[in-house]
Amino acid sequence: MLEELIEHLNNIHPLSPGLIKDIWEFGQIKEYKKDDLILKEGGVANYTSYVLKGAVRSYYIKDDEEITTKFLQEGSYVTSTYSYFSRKPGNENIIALEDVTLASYHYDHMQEMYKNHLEFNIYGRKFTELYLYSAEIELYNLRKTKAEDRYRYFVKHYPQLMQRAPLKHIATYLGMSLETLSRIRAQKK
Amino acid sequence: MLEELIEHLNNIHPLSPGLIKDIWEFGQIKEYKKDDLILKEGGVANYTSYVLKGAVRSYYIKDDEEITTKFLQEGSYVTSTYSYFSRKPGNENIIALEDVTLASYHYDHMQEMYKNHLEFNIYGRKFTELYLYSAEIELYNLRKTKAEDRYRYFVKHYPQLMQRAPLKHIATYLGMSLETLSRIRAQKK
DNA sequence: ATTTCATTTTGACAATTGTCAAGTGCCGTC
DNA sequence: GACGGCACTTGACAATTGTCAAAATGAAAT
Repeated sequence: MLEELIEHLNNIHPLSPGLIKDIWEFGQIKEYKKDDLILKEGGVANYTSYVLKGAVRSYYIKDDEEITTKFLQEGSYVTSTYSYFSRKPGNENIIALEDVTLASYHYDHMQEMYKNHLEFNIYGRKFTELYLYSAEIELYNLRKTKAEDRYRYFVKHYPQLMQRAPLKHIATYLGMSLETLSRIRAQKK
Repeated sequence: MLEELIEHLNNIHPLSPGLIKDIWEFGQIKEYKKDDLILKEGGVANYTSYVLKGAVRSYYIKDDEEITTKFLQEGSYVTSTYSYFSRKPGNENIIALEDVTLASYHYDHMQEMYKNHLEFNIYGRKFTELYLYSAEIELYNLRKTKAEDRYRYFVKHYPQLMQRAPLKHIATYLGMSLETLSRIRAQKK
């Protein structure tokens, strides 16, 4: 199953045989059922995972409410940025939006690869650049005040997620209440 | 003046002599007066710069209004993420908040360093990880709805910026109107 | 088919924030 | 020292969004 990940990496930069070997060796295929918790708040995120199949959602609790911060689908990398990089417990939860298959790499193995194959840092850098860029777009969107604008952007760019995720999670992701989202949808006819 | 940058990098990971040489060779010291435009929208961001002295602000125009997206001070790296990484013209402006001194590196030189000194990717990766993490915190903050909460966070974490930046820019950065910000400040007595 | 439970919609109202307009205070220039 | 310009504040009102409660819809289980 790791062939897909290897091809994905190879598209960024040709992989050396030694690196391919480690990617095979260190990769763990993990399967989760819908609604399984992949990471629980208070724990340290020890893995970065490539999503082979399915989709996940990450969220934190604020005033007894789940605030969704990310949706990640096939071909994305998942972890809790803060906890994974800082090696400390975080307040982020990651949960399976549907049945999910991940290719997971332990933090220690990642560091080993960064150290033993310097070129592996190229992938790390490029992917992080990409995610940084996405985060900035989201920031841009959250600052444009109107709830409707944010909804429009979401529908246009993540139409699949409208099917895969319940509205209540999309609402908190977009920084609005479930009712507001519902009303925006109603008036769009 | 580049000694400071070199030390900054050296703290992340020991620099090799060859890399130090390139950092000296490729670095351009640039000075801007307060309110000078460092990057203008519609242009391609060709440089990543380390802020040696002063502070900058980055913003875009929406409905004839400047929406501030970032404040960067001494010890930070500045560029327009989208334009720099994609090599395309962007809609971001970067302006000197006060007199500024930058150590700037051209995109092509950066790529050369990434290629010729594979370990340079470690710095690229780690800094990008750090900025990604910061972006996620900001996203978290923008999603917590109350304007007052966002203001509180800002005051607590960037007290210097309250002095360095005019309120109108802090307001758009925090996703609220100037008047709302002014009122929140008034009632905090 | 019926019950049960979660999801989504709708309504009435309140809280938050934005908009427009006017006013105050401060600083630099002539 | 008077003037203009900018930053910030304040007031009145309007628009947007949130909250609470109830109804409608839908999907899974018996």
